[in-house]
Amino acid sequence: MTKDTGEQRAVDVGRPRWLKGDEVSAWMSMSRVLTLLPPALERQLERDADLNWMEYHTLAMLSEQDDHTMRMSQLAERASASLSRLSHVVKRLETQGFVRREPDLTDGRYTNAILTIAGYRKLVETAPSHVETVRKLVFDVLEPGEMEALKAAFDRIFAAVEAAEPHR
Amino acid sequence: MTKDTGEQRAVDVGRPRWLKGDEVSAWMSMSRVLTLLPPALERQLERDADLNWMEYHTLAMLSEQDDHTMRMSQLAERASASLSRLSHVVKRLETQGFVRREPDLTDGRYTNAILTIAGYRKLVETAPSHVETVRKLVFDVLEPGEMEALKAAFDRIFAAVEAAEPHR
DNA sequence: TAAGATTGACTGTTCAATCTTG
DNA sequence: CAAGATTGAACAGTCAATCTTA
Repeated sequence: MTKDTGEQRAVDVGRPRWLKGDEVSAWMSMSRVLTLLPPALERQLERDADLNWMEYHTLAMLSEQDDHTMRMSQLAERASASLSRLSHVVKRLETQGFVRREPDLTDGRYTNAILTIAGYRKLVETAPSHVETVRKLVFDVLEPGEMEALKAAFDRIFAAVEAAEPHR
Repeated sequence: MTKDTGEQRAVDVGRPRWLKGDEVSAWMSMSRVLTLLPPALERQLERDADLNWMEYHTLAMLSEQDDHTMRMSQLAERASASLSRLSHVVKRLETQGFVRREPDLTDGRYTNAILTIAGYRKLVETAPSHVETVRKLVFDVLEPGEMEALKAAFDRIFAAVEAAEPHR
């Protein structure tokens, strides 16, 4: 059905033409990874630490600050997440005792998220197995020089996404 | 806080060491794209066609079959989705009239999903703008030769993910 | 009034239980 | 009993409203 007859018609000719052959197969490889890799990382985190990707990264980002503190809006920006999403995430982390929130003393509009001792311990416990997973699934299978090439391509893709959606 | 003093301690030394410097930055670029690209594609589909990624691909996969038919389990396999998820997706597509389901006559355990005329029209309508988006966000920003390199790397990452999680 | 932040309703995915066919 | 498929409850993320501080 809907075989290409070689003729030209305006619309509805055969199956919709996606991309050129090599593009199709590259896109299939890419979207398979986009579909499978994040859930695989999530499952490892949930299984080993009962944290999801965003929760883990929230702890990680806080731990990178000298005072283990960041404003909600900063955190959202860096995590490429909406403030709403981050607010839900931090609320969950707060009820687990890993983070606490307090208004910024210098400007009450800001809320600071602060990593607790328990949160820091949790992260230190969790990080090694997660890093190991990332290594195993990604870095171990890259060939020399590939990492730099991938990074460059990803940075351009990121820029294109940002350009297409000015302000999330 | 938690500065590296140069000393060796068993645990809890400084911030958890992720990966080496260049790996960290490559991973940040990569995870940013993993985080942002799929939602960006979803938003384009939802906005322009009121379909999500999985719904769109279900229609697309069916359209690639000569008889516009596939078994649920086949469809799930190819979409890298669970049968449960696919079942929910197809139910939605069915209530919209884009797909219909019927038991396989040769073996009643299988269910066939069949693209309707309306579903095919929907796909034909939807595909061009989606392809355009994929082009703009991905292929347009890749440099010559990069596509092949990316594909090769992604195929290896995919294999690693599959190997790590034998049977989803 | 604008920017930061929170909330609640809604939607899609997951997981475990269940049903059905061979 | 196993494989294919479906279902419903639980849960995370999104979106639009709302609240607060300056």
